[in-house]
Formats: sequence, structure tokens, C-alpha cells
Amino acid sequence: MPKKVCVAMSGGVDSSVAAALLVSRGFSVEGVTMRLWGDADRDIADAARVADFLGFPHIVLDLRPAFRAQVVTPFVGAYLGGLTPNPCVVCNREIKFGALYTYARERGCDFLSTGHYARVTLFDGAYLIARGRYPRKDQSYVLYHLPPEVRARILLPLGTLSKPQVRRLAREWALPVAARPDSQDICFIPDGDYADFVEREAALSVRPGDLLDTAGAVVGRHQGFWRYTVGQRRGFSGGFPDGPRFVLSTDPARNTVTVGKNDEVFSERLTVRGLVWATDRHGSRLDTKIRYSARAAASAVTQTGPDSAEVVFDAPQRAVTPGQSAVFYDGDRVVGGGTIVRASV
RNA sequence: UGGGAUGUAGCCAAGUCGGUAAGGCACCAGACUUUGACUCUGGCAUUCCGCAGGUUCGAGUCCUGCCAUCCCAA
Repeated sequence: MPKKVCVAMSGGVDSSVAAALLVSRGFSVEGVTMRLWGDADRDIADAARVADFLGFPHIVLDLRPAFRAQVVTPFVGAYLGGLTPNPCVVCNREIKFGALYTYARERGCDFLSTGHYARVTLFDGAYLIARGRYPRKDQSYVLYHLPPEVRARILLPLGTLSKPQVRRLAREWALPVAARPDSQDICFIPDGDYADFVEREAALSVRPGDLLDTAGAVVGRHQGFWRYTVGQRRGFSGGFPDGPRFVLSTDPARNTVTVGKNDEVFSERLTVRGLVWATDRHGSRLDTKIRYSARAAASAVTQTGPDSAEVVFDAPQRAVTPGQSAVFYDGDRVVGGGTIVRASV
């Protein structure tokens, strides 16, 4: 009796290849496409074509209310609170490996599978998320918070493949979506203008405020604190004759943005909340990754409370940003992480 | 209306002995990217260098006048 696996299919190349891989490995596959936001008919149709092509059933799961409540609303709220959220992290936790996982289990699936470029490895009796084999595309960062029962029941077929390999497989197998371009940007903001999105959702308009230097002197104007994130260079009126300035911090209460030169945007330590550990088997010397596209950096991690920890880097990191996730790696294994609430020199 | 200085793209700014407008910031486009950023590449003064004349084959670069701004002296 083959194991039954539910595959999350976005209609894109990655999840389609993941599904094909599972079919080739003898699993009993069922495709599910989540309807999350906006017009998804094209994606749903593409996923259905792939399922049909590969010969397994496909269903659509409408999770729009949950997506709005658990991803979009918090996303807007975070920006208005002066933070820089990572909606993909939240979506993976609450939707893909939350609501969808629950649904898959209820349908009797043994596993849930996605097209993430990450692996699951058995370590000391526990299933842990590990980096994808090909670091360029590694997505383990966005899965750091999966609970143990979920980690034990997910399959990530793309974890040992590179993007070019996946595309090649899609072409070899003549999948109907082989030529689709990669998705990018925030899925619920197709035009990529997140600031405009936040303003529409929150019924705000541009709210100019003072641009400050580290001494507190007004050095320019900005268009509303939510349009800026730590390390950002663009968006200040006029510019500075002696070189660019980068955001050091924002203050939602006063609607101010503090800027400085590039060498001022490095931090040696940070504090996380919402701390989770994937295993107790880890030391304090861990590599910490402070954003999706950052390289994990050597650090010392110390738990300071039930859900908080302090991270001290061997070398200062650029643009440590409150709201982003800090993920702890022991080699290739994801051992924990949390949300950055503060950075300090 | 005594003296001195300056006036080059939105901003800062280089422009030698006159030879056919560096660079930086900002901005725009593209690349990168399942978050926001960063980064990278390209574009960005085709009768134009405060204005008006003049000299010259040719002037931002020399000459004359004017205008504007700043500083000192008042």
C-alpha cells in the first residue's frame, strides 16, 4: 500500500516537479492548490493541468480568510508598528504547514510535500530541517519554526536539487508549466509596491516626517516611516553631497527615520523573541542568519528567557532588522530561531 | 554702487596652456530575489556651463558689459 502524500501545488515549476518526483517514487499523490489572495485562476488551472498530466487528483482549498487574518493583517500591522515583517515565514507557519497541513492530515495523507529547496534530516532521533544541497537556492530559513510533528511528516523532494536541475527535469518530463517564469516579490502584492499596499490596507496617505542623523539633527524629509527599513538607501529627498545615507532605525510614534553612513548600519548583537528550538542538542556556538538572503554568520547564542535569546556575532552584521527572523544553524541543520526585536552595537 | 569671492544638471562638484562638459548624491530602467532591503549593470547637461555681446577655425575655459548671491568694511 503506497503512502499517500498531499502536494501543495502553486502552479509553478518547483511544486510541479516536486509532485512529479513523488509520483516517480511510487507515492499516492494528491495535489492541492490553495486559494489565498486575489485572482488565482491561472495558477489553479496550471496546477490542475499538471495533476492531470501526471495522473493524480487535484483539489482547490480556499484559505483566503485565514490568509488575510494570519498573514496579510499582521503584515500591515507590523509595518505600522515600525517593523519589517517577513510574510513568507508567517505564511509557511500558519498556512502551508498550518492550515494546509491540518487539512492534509484530515484527508488521510501520510505526508505533506512542498517545492521548498530544503531538506529534512534525521538527527539524534528527531527530524530537523536542513539547508538545501545547493546553497544558492536554500529556503530552510523560512521553515525554521516548524513543530516536530510537522517536520516528521513532510517531504521536500527538491532539497537535493538545484534550480537548473529542476527546470531541466520539468522540460524532460514535458510538464505543462515547464516554461513558467519564477515567481517573485510578495505573492499578495503583484506589483511589488508594498508601501502602496500598506497605505491602501490601512487607509493611510503619505505622511512626511523628519529625517534625523544620529545626533538627532534634522537632515531631510521622508515620506512616512513605514516606507523605510533598516539598511535602506533610497527614498530620501534630495540626497547627501558626501555620499549615500542608510536607514539606521525608524520611530513610528514620532514618525522619524534616523539615517547614517554605511559603516553605522552594522550591529554586533541582537535580541530575539518568539524563540523556538528544533532540538535541545545544540551548543551555543551557532551560525545565525538574519534575513532570507543573508549568509549565516558565526555567533554565540544565549537563551535569556522562556522565549528570548541574545545573539552576539563574531563580526558585526549589516542591517540587523527588527521584524525579520534570526535562524540558528548548526552546520546544515536548522536548530532554532526567533524574531528579531532589537539590534545593538 | 569701498573691498573681496562665487555663479557648471534637483543637490555637491571637477574642468589644466581655449579644442569640443569628470565624479558623487538623488532619480529612472533592468538584473538579482518565494519578504522588505542591500548589491550589480545601464540611463541621466545632443545649439550646453548666470545673462548679453566680443576675440577665435574653435570658448565653460580669453575680453567687455550686465544680473544674482555670499563675505568683509559700514
